[in-house]
Amino acid sequence: MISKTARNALRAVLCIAEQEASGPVSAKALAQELDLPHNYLSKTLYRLVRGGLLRTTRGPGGGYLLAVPAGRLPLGLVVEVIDPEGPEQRCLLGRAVCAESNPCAMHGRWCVVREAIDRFFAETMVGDLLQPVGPRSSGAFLI
Amino acid sequence: MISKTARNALRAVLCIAEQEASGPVSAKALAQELDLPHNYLSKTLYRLVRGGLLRTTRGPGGGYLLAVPAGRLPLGLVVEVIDPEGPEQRCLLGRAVCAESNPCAMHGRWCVVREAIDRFFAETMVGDLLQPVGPRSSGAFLI
DNA sequence: CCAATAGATCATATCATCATGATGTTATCT
DNA sequence: AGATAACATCATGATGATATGATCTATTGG
Repeated sequence: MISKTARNALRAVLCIAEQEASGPVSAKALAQELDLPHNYLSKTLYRLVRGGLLRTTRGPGGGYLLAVPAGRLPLGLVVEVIDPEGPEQRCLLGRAVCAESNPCAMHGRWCVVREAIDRFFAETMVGDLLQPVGPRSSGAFLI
Repeated sequence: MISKTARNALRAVLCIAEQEASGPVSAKALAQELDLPHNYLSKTLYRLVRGGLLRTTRGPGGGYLLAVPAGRLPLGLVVEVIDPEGPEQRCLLGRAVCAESNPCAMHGRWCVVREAIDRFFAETMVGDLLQPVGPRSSGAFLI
C-alpha cells in the first residue's frame, strides 16, 4: 500500500506532532522511540523538510517541528512526499492511461475503491490521530 | 498496491480466461500479447499452477487453462498466490498486531477503507471482467 | 572563540524484486 | 524411436528500496 519509508515518515510525523509542544524533537530521540537507525530517519525527515512539511532548528535543543498545523496536515501529503506516485500506480492493470473513455477491464469497479483510498489520505489529518494526551489521566475517559 | 508480478499474473489470467474456449493458451502466445519475456511469465504462471488456479498440458498444442471457472475465481486469489501478505501489510503503521483491543492511531478509519479493498478483491471475479467478445463484430454495440 | 549538539549529506552496503538466459523434463505426432 | 512443442527449473544479472557509517555544516552556550 505505502512503502516502508513512508510508514516510517508517518510514524515520525505523528510522534513529532504529539511532542512538539515541549520543543523541537530531535532525530536521535525519534530514532530511539521508533526503533530506527537515526541516520536513516534523518534522511527521511529531511525529505519532509524539503517538502515543506517540517521545519528544523539546529544546535543544542534543536530538532524537528511541524511546518503545518497538525489539524491541517493530511496523511496523504506525507505519503506523497515520500512515495510520489506515477500514473501506472493508479490502474490495477498498470495502464498509464486508464480513463473513462478507454477503461481497462476492471476500471469501473476499482475506481470506487481507489476513491475511498484517496479520500482517506486526503481527509484524515495528522491532528485527527493524536492520542488525547493532556492534563487528564487516561482513565478519565472511562468515567 | 499490488506487485508488478501480481499485475502480470492478473493480466495473464484475464487473457487465458478470454481465450481458453479455443484450447490451452501457450506461454509464448501470452508473452507476445502481454509484451513480457516468456520465461519470466512462465515462472509466474507456474506459481499459479502450484497454487491450484491454473492447469497445464504439455506438448504440442499445450498451454494453460483455468483450473477454476472464471465466474468463481476472485481476483484476490490470483493476487494472494503471488503476493502473500504478511500481517504487517494490514496496518498502515506496520504493526504486526493491530486489533480493536490495541488499535494504532489510525486503526478505525483505515479499517473501513481496507475492508472496501478486501471486498473488491474477494467479490470481483475474473469472469466479471471479461470483455463481451462473441460471434458479433465489435461494431455491433454501436448500433 | 571553542566545544558540544544536532541536522544535512555523501558513499557504500544489503536485500528483495524484477528480469534474462540456458537447460531440463514431459507430451504429442509422425 | 525421434523430432518437436511446450512447460518447468536453475543460475545469474539488473534494478531499486532499504539501511549503515562516516563526514560536513550550522547553531547554541559558555
